[in-house]
Amino acid sequence: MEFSIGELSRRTGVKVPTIRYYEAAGLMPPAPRSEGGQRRYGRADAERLTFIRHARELGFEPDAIRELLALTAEPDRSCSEVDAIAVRHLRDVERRIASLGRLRDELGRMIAECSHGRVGDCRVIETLGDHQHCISEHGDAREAAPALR
Amino acid sequence: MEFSIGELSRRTGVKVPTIRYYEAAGLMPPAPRSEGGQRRYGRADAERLTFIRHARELGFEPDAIRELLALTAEPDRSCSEVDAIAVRHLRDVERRIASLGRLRDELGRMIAECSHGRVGDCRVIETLGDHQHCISEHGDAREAAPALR
DNA sequence: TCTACGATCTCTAGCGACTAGAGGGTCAAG
DNA sequence: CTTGACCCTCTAGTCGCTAGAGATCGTAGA
Repeated sequence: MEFSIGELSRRTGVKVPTIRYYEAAGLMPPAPRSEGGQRRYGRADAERLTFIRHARELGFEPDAIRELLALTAEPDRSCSEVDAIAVRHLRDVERRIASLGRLRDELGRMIAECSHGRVGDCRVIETLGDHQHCISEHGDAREAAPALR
Repeated sequence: MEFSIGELSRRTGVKVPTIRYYEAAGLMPPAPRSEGGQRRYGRADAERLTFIRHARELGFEPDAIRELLALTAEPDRSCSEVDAIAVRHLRDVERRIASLGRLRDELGRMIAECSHGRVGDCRVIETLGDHQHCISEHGDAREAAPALR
């Protein structure tokens, strides 16, 4: 019924150090320990960790996951807050898609204009160095750029 | 003709500490110094920094920017390498858009299925906790997720 | 019961691309 | 020559992990 952190890792696909990190970050509760001080887990932990992993895969941030987990603990509450978190995240993803779309268009245009000659005449290089050049519509590119990864 | 780091910052829109960071990171050359040890810049530096900023806004990574800058220094070379870097980056952006698109669909479905009742019955919560659940088509979601920010 | 070996423990440090602050020195206008 | 805005270096922090060192634990075979 009880199992080790390695077994939990195998069951959920989350790496061992990451599980410990989640505990330190407050996403997972502090695990009870064996006599020798090793963490012991049960079925509920595996479920919680799976929940966390899926939420991460869907791009939810730890803060949002913490909220979702807190809400999960109160099954009788209205799920409108859950909904709100998910919708907020959806909007965020949509914004990112739009921003990347503008990027793609700009890159495409840049590449299309290249005459495949010398570097000195390259439109790609020219566009990048252009002082006038700006892709953002609302000045969000400067914020968005580091986040594009 | 020569100006300070603050002036360079004003001209390019790149923050002062970031300029120093770029120098340390090898994107900007070590700036010549005044008698008192302060960095002095010229027009070429402003252009290079503008180039870097635009490339960053377009999501090019420092490594790619370094390559592009190295190529810019040899105007007589064929710009096919420049092209290759840009195309590679475009593909990357397209992959990211596709991945985010799947995410958006999944989130949308999740939210649509929610009956707006109790947390205990919430499909959003259920979906996240589901062991079977998996959004990736080629197992790339696990890699992509942390990079989505 | 002993031993061997893999698994686990904590702690520290590193990644990338900056950002923020401390504590001090420099520049240029008045 | 003073003032105050600017600049310097250095260290440390951010986030979400990941990687190692060195020590301890758990368990299966002899």
